Amino acid sequence: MSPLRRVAGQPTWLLSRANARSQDLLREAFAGEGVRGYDFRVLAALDQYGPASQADLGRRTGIDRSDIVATLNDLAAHGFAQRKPDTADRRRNLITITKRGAATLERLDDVLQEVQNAVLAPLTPNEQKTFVRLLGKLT
Amino acid sequence: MSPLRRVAGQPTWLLSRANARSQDLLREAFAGEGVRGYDFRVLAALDQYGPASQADLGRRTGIDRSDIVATLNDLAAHGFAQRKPDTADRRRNLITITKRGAATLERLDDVLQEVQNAVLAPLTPNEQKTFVRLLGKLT
DNA sequence: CGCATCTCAGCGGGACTGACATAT
DNA sequence: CATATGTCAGTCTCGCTGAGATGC
Repeated sequence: MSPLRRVAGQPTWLLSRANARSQDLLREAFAGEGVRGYDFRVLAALDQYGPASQADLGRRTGIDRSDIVATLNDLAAHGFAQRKPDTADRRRNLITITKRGAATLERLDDVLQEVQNAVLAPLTPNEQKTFVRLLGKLT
Repeated sequence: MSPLRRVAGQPTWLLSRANARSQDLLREAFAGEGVRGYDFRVLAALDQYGPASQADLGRRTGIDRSDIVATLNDLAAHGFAQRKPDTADRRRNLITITKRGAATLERLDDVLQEVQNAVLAPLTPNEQKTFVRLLGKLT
């Protein structure tokens, strides 16, 4: 009944193959900007919701608090984000995105768009619409 | 034009979210059989093509030769596969799947089927067909 | 000789766990 | 007091690199 199941070798279950391609393309393209997946997700959350504590960033991005630490070390080292102590709640750090971070994020958005276009290229425009709609129903 | 791009937090680019769900379900279900992704792929290749050398298994599964070593250690420890020296080419090991391995593989196939059904469940049967067809065009 | 095979050590991203000090 | 926050150390899967020993 299902034409999926396992095929010949390769990560074959369902979406994995298609996803692997886009993931590889993205990782490579992001690396060109000196950035990894976690960096992008945190930058996007900062851009979208404004300054936040590390715990909030973790909840918004689905990244574990402990991994947020390393990600922010990385972003700060690149000058993409800043840590400031929150004077209102001294447990927290207030994280803000820098101009450089925002500029990089814009380029990363373009990169993401291009990769998505490349991945969807084998489909006609109508098929792309359908595919995206069905994908939406899956999540 | 594209309704994809980035959404709120989470691994959001294109297929990643849907894929992440099925991957998580699979990993968990496979763990119930004491097996990981690499194990399944190698077992499936052995079942599909018969006994093979480690290098061939690597080519067929897309798994690096060096990772095949560890995977076979694992499979052998579980009694799912056997290593025998190839008398015709003494560089090679001939890998064969055991009865126990074949039986486990059958259960893993069922597990994979169930996970795929669960992931596709939000779609109608017709939508499922369409989705699978479009997925095929992407790879 | 060049080449293939197997093995081992190590790295890296992504995801997660447990523990701890500090502050609310 | 319990809870929340940031940090650190460590684990796991998956994917890859580099180097070595052996056999073709």
